[in-house]
Amino acid sequence: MPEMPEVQTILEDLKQACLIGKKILKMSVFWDKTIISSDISSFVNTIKGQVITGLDRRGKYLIIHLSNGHSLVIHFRMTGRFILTSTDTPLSPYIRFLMDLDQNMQLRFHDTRKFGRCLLTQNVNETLSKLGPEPFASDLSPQLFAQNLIRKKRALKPLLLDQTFLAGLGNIYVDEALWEAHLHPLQQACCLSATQAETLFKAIQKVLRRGLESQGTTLGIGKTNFYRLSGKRGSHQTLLNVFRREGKPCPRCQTPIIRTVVAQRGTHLCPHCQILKN
DNA sequence: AGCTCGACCCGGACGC
DNA sequence: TGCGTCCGGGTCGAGC
Repeated sequence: MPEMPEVQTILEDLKQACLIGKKILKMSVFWDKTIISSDISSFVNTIKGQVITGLDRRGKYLIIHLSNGHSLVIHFRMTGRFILTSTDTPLSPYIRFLMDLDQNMQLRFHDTRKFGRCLLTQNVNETLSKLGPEPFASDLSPQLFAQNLIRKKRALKPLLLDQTFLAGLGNIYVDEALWEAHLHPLQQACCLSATQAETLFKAIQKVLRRGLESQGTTLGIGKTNFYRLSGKRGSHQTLLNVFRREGKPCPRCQTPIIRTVVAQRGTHLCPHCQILKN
C-alpha cells in the first residue's frame, strides 16, 4: 500500500530509469474504471505522441507532466505499482493500462485490486488543491504543525490519515509515528500539549525518513504488495515497531503489541507505552 | 465539524 | 486437499 515513502521511491526509480524525455507512442487502457474520465478515447488521444517532460509527487500521488501541458495524476491506492519493461515481456492479467515508450519500452500499471486511479489534468494544483501540507515542506515547522493539530477535536489516528490535514501518511506510518511519540491513536488532538504535538511531528518525520531510506515497506510475498519499478522489494518492514506485530514484544518495554480497530482501520499499539488520557 | 457506513475490488488467510 | 467465506486497504460520498 504505497504511502508517501513508497510513492517517492517509485518517483525516484522512474527518474533513475530516465523516463523524462521519453515519448509516449501509445496508451492502452485495459480496465476503464482505472481512468477517471468520461471519455477514454479522448483521454488516450491526448496522451498519445506526448513527451514526458517531468515527474513529481504530491502526497501519495505520482504526477507525470506531458509536453502538451497536461499532466497524468496517478494514485496507487493499495495494490497499484509501475513496471518498466521491454515490449516483448508477457503481459500479466493485472495490467490496467500501459504506455508504449521509445526504444521498445513499456510502462505498465499493475493493480491486482483495481483500486488505483489515473486522471489527466491541465492544472495539477487545482486537481490536488484539497491536499494538506507535505510532511517535509520547508514552511511547515513543528510549531506550526502543533498549532494546526491542537485546533482539531478529532482523534489522532483519523486526523493523521486525513490527507487534507497532512498529505502522505497511511495506516503503516500513522501507527509507527504514534508509537514513536508515545501517543494513543484515540487521543483527541486538542488534548495534546504543544510539546507533545511537536514531538508527534518529529516522530512523523522520523518514520517517514526511515521509510524513504529503506525504499518503502513490502509486507508479505504476494502480488498485492509494494514493489519498486524493477520488481525489487523495499526493506522498511524489517524496521517496523508495531505495525502487523500483534502479540510481539514492544521494542521499548516488551509488552505484547495489540491490534484494535480505530477509524475502521487495523491499528497496532503498545498498551503500556501508548496510554489514552482524557 | 466530525463520525460511521457503504462502495469499490480480489488475493490471501482462515475455517471446516 | 479443496472449497467457502471474509478481511483489508485509501478515498469519496451520503447520512447523521
